[in-house]
Amino acid sequence: MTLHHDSPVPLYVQIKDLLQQQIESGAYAIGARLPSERELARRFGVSRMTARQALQSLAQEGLTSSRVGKGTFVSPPRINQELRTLTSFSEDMRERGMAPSSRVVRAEVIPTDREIGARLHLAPKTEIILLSRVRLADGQPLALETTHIPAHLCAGLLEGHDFSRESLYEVLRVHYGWNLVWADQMMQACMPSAAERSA
Amino acid sequence: MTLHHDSPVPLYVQIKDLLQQQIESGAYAIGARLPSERELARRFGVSRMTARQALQSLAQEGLTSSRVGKGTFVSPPRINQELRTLTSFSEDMRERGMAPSSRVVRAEVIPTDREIGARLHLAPKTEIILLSRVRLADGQPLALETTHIPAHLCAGLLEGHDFSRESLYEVLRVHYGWNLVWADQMMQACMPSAAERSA
DNA sequence: GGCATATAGTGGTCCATACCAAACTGACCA
DNA sequence: TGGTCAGTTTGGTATGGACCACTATATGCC
Repeated sequence: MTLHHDSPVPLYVQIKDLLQQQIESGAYAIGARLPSERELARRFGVSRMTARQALQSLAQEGLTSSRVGKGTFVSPPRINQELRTLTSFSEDMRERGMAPSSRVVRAEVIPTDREIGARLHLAPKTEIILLSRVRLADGQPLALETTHIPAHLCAGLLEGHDFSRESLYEVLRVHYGWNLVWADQMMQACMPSAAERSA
Repeated sequence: MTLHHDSPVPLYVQIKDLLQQQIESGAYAIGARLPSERELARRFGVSRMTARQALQSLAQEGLTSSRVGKGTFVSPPRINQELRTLTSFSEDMRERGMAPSSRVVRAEVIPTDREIGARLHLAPKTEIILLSRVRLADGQPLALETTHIPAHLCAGLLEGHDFSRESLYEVLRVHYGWNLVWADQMMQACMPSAAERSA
């Protein structure tokens, strides 16, 4: 819980890494409130600006968000707007009575980059499944959907499934026991809390 | 050149907006050095931390980059890695002797969002052309390529062209007089310097 | 009970100051 | 000429203090 003042790693980075690690481990659940800037400063024996810098770098990576008068809270791991706008595309399509289909553009297991890893609250280099599909309505390509899923949560997902025909969420539900309502909630379901993991 | 201390807009935002405006107008060319933190602080009569915060927010949007001992410099307007990785896809494809083709997913004129606008050094809400295509090799979809071009630089681009058959860069070269070598340089060519604009 | 008021806590902004390492400048000397 | 060494400038880090607007809670009054 103490910092290394003689380390070449800046103090605010040490604090940020520590908080990020606690978020990733589930010590701070989604929506939970982190210690306030002043509390962190007191706890680590640094100035408020240093503690603030740590929280700011977390917020910059999308891990947290802050509100004046309330505090800093762990953000739900949301994938970029891309996915969200595309699920609304699917909504529109269904409402218009069009026949939805898909075309797999990319499907592979890769290590997370910093961006995606931070958004999903995963340690760097964690393997994820990348599934990228073109969405078509009545054969007309409408959008590209890119989905990132931590590999350890759905091992072997890419083998034995044709995602140009099968629904990703249907496969996850049937073969992996996930019950999902909305696509953009899937990323949260992919990141179990500490309680779920120990269960 | 003076700031409004009584404005609800924070001082560092005022300075940041002013610098951004000067970058977009070409007053600071690409690669040019911005005033140092201490110089800005002196010039605007603020503390160095405030001036620093302005420069940091610029860097955060990708407009500038800083190096210790040297200064802060205007970054070349680069589009996200997406485009770069995809052009390398095309490279790979050609080397393997595959037949490249395209399928237009999206093609429209939209106002820039904050992200893209900042990367291209454009004022907010500037209209850009969004062209999104699926790249195919021997009929196999390989990647999605999304291109953003300031609309005023290629007016009417989307009318009368079938980009599932025509090469975007070929059209830009023939119809708009641009001579491009590499795709990932196009974005720089789309952003003329002040000298080119007055010419 | 219901409502206004005081109080404390929070993030956001801003200040003045200080030290550090990297990078450049220029004077100096071999 | 060519290299060394001190001094300057630069962004990066860190301190400690201050005020603001917003939020929630507790207090007191009607």
